[in-house]
Amino acid sequence: MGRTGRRPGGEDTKGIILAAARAEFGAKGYHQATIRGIAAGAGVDPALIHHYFGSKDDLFAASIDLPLRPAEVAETILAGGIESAGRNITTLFFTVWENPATRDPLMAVLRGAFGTEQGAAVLREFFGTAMLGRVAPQIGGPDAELRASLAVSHLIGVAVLRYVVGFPALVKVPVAQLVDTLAPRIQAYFTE
Amino acid sequence: MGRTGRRPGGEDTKGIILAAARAEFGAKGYHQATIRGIAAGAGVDPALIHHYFGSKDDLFAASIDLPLRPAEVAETILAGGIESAGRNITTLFFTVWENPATRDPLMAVLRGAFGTEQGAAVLREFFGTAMLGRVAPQIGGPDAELRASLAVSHLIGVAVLRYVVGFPALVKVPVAQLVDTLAPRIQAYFTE
DNA sequence: AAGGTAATTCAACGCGTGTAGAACTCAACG
DNA sequence: CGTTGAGTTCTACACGCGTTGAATTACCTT
Repeated sequence: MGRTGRRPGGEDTKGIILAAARAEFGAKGYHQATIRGIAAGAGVDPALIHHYFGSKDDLFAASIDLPLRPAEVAETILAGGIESAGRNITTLFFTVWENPATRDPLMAVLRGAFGTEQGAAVLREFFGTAMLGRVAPQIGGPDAELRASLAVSHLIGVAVLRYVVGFPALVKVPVAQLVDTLAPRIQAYFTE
Repeated sequence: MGRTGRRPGGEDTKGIILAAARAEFGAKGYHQATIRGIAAGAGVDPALIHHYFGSKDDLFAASIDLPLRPAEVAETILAGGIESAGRNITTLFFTVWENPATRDPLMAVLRGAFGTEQGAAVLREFFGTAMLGRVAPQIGGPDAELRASLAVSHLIGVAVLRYVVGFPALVKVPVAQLVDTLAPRIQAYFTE
């Protein structure tokens, strides 16, 4: 693979690079991830990444373009009314996180939120429009916004401890039990 | 301040460096923080940091040496029995976070948990001994460990959104109201 | 007053990084 | 079969980083 010039066979090199970028950004965070590392992971020269995506910032932006539309998410959560929203959002949250394919970009977002203002903005915007824009109005009351935010914070806290920090008690618990224990607490923020 | 050699006046330069390091590590995380930046913040030459603390890793280790002893924390939480532990831990948590002096090292730990395995280990160990070792036994039941961990995850989630991500709804709410809304939910994990 | 020791800075090294442009090779199309 | 254009790599630059060893100044002891 040392030779120069175009490769034979029409592979989706751009997609391979993007996948490698998501894995690297997710595993190491924005700053610790390197273009050279991503290139190595994709089996490609670093300059090719630049050719396709431009700067590192642009590649990161492409990496955290979530395959989750806030509108769809809100719809899924609210299917069945506000009384089942707690279980719906909890189930959805961990379904997405436990799926390796969707985990990488989420990890990239979460780690990015800590390293770059851009990443933090993505997180704010996503939960802002999905949760506060669509779910909070269904809760009602003056502190609906606060309660919805606290529900989100709890989910994110579990994700941080389970997937990033590796807190043993939360790592070893099966997803089903985790959802069963957590969902009622989330629900309590919506209807109580 | 351009001259070389020892300075007149017996300032606590080592302490100044440590404070600057905590601020920088807290603001930017381990990797994005630089020795040169910390030195500039302390008004000092980069080499001096090396002279006092050794490598960057060593400086970081010194920075996240929390002024919180797990034993004391557990004692404060459990004063008044398990029935008031929810409010106690919530109040303590935000008292410490809202105090600028203690916020910096906490921020350094939290951001460090995302950037370095060392930081993640600090978080695991602290909450592991303080919460799981001392508080969980007072809860009782087979899933006591899980419930205590979920309580911790909720607090950390709020800290992440309020202090790192800057989630508007959680930033603008006064601490008192935050504690009032949150404490019952934490308590529910302990006694219910 | 003198000598030793701790505090502090200077200057520099080697390394890994993001990025740029030129060179090369394959595929598509006439 | 030749030409064009997209795909891909090579080489190189300039920069900021952590780290080091020597040089310089002030305080402390005797």
